[in-house]
Amino acid sequence: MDESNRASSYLDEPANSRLFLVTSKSITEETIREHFTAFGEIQDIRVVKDKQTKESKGVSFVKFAKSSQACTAMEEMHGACLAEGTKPIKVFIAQSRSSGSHRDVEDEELTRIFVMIPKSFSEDDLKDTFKVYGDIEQAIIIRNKSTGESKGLGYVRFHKPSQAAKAIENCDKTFRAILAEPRTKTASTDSEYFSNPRTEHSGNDPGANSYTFGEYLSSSYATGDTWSSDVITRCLLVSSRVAVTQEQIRGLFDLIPGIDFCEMQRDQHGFSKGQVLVRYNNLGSAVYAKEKLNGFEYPPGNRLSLTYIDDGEDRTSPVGKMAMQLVAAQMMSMVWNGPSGAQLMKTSAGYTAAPVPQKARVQTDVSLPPLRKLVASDSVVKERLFVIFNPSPLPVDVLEDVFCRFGSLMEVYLVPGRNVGYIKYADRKPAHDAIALLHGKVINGIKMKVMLADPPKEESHKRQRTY
DNA sequence: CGACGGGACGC
DNA sequence: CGACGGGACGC
Repeated sequence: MDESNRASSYLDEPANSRLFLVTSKSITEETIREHFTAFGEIQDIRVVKDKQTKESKGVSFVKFAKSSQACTAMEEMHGACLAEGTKPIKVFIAQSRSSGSHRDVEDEELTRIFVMIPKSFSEDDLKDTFKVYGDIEQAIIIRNKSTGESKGLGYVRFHKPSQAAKAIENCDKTFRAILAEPRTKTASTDSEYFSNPRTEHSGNDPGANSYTFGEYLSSSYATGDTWSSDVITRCLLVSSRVAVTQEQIRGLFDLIPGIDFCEMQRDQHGFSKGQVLVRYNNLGSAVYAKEKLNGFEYPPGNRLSLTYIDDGEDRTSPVGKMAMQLVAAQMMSMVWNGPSGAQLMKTSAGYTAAPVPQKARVQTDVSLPPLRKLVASDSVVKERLFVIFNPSPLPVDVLEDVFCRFGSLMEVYLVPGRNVGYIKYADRKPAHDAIALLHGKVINGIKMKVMLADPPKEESHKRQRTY
């Protein structure tokens, strides 16, 4: 960001800290400063002038350090007379420079705050908490319409914008107070951006998240799309658009037994070409790897592309019914050979077919317990895990799939932009079982460190974190 | 090494 | 009535 951008963008922060003044053209910056300086820290005053004549257009902007200062100044100075014989001034909160709109900002938009509160809070608790910032016109708690249970969210309407601004600036951070969007226009569309719909779990149906081997086999066998256009070899070329190491690819493809070698392709200068050559000692493993890992996201968001490659010594026998049956037999045996064999399909092997075939999303050589239901999100957190991912975090749905299996999983939270996350349980045992089984293990090619989380850092003594 | 977010109202 | 720089063509 260059100097001019930095200089102009600060004018919009914090929100609603800049005033828009309409005055007589004779009113100067000095006069404005005299009358507004008592309300707070003035950071900038701009009197809009005609480019040629340099005469004031009767419009000025006053930037304060805080929104509450700007609001108080607006409330006190709107309609005031700054000099003898001049018209009363009008004072509004300025639209942000990026908004494009020049509509007046109404008090309606500045007097109501939106807060997160304990579910135990009543309307009176809400009023008692926020009345120190000013007269409260109304306090409302959002409740489930059928049960009447609080959703832990509420609105507080003050009489004056400065009161709402003070509440936002000074209340306990755990309330996460913000200005409420006006009620008239339909519920905010950007809530979608923040919402994190919980993945549905089917609890007692352990096969629901995977597709069964039998189903996979019959469907691909029937459509023939597995081998219709490819020459099958034991050798696969793995292409990745993001940097991966040979070791990472090795770890992934090692989940299928029978790997001969795994070799990063490099140019004459030794630079990676983003491709890794993998060879298995049998056709079945290569076919299986191609089926299961082609298009697989590793790291998440990056789809690996796999193609059979002729390594010069591995010509496939004529493709025909016999060859397909041979390959099929090898694949079947891999799956049903139990824990000693590949466990790519372990969650589905032996279970009845899911109604709709679905890509298995969890691939690991760890023996996982069956899926369990997640517990209600308003349960009390008894234990929290801290998980470190290498090289990159697993998707939340995959983590829920894995970490729910020990019982009483409440929530998975990934720290944005970091390779770490938190797992919340309503009981201690599932958390400790998860550590015992998963610490140091690899899921979908991602290595995890799983440990107990340190308690959240204490920010306030007024209120417990709601988790 | 690797640490803390979410959130919307019966017009 | 009373909106702030300069300067421009996309999925």
